[in-house]
Amino acid sequence: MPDNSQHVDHHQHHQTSSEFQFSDYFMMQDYYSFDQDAHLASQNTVDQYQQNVASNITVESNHPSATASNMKQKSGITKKRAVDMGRKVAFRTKSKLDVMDDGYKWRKYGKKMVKNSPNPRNYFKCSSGGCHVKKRVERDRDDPSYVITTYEGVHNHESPCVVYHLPPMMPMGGFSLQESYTPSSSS
DNA sequence: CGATTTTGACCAGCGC
DNA sequence: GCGCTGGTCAAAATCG
Repeated sequence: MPDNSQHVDHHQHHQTSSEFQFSDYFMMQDYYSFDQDAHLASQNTVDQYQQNVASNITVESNHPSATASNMKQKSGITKKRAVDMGRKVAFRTKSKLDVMDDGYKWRKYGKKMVKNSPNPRNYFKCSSGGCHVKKRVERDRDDPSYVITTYEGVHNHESPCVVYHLPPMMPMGGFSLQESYTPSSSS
C-alpha cells in the first residue's frame, strides 16, 4: 500500500523460482517434510526480492491407496471424506513480504485471525477460470520474518506468464522422463 | 467500468 | 447441546 514505488515487474526479475518447481513433484507422495533449512541469508538482508526460499516445505497428500484415515488416527478415525483435500503443499519462506508472486493471479477471499498467532491468515483463490486452487498465507508466529504459504490443489492451466522451459532441447542424454514401455497407456 | 480488496457474518466440524 | 475455531461467502468499497 505504501508508496512501494512499484510492485510492477513482479516476476520480471525472473529469479529462479526454485521452490515452485517442487510443487510439481510434491503432489505424489503422502506426507513430505522438507527440512532443507537453507538459512543462507542471515546477514544478507539483501533486497526484499532476494528473499530466501525453500526453508521448510511440508506437503500433505491423500494416500493413493490408503483412502481416508488421515493423520488423525485415534479410535474414531475417518470422519473426513476419503477425498477431502488431495494435494496440499505448504511452503515456509523467509520473506518480508506477505505474499510472493508465483506467476499466478490470486484473489483474496478472506482474512482470519488464528489464535496461535497474533498475525492474521489470508486466504487466496486462483482467479483463473477453471482453476480452483487455493492459497493460504500466514506469518510464522515465532519468526515473523517467515511466511507460511500453503497451496491447495493443482493448477490446471499454465501460469499467465509462461516464461519457462519447455524447449525442444533436453540434454538429458540417457534417460527419458517418460516410460518407454507404457502398457496400453490410456485406453 | 471492471476487477479486486476489505470486513463482517455465516456455517461446519470438533471438543467438552 | 453449546461453544470455539477455522473456513468461506457476500456486499460494499477501492483501485486501475
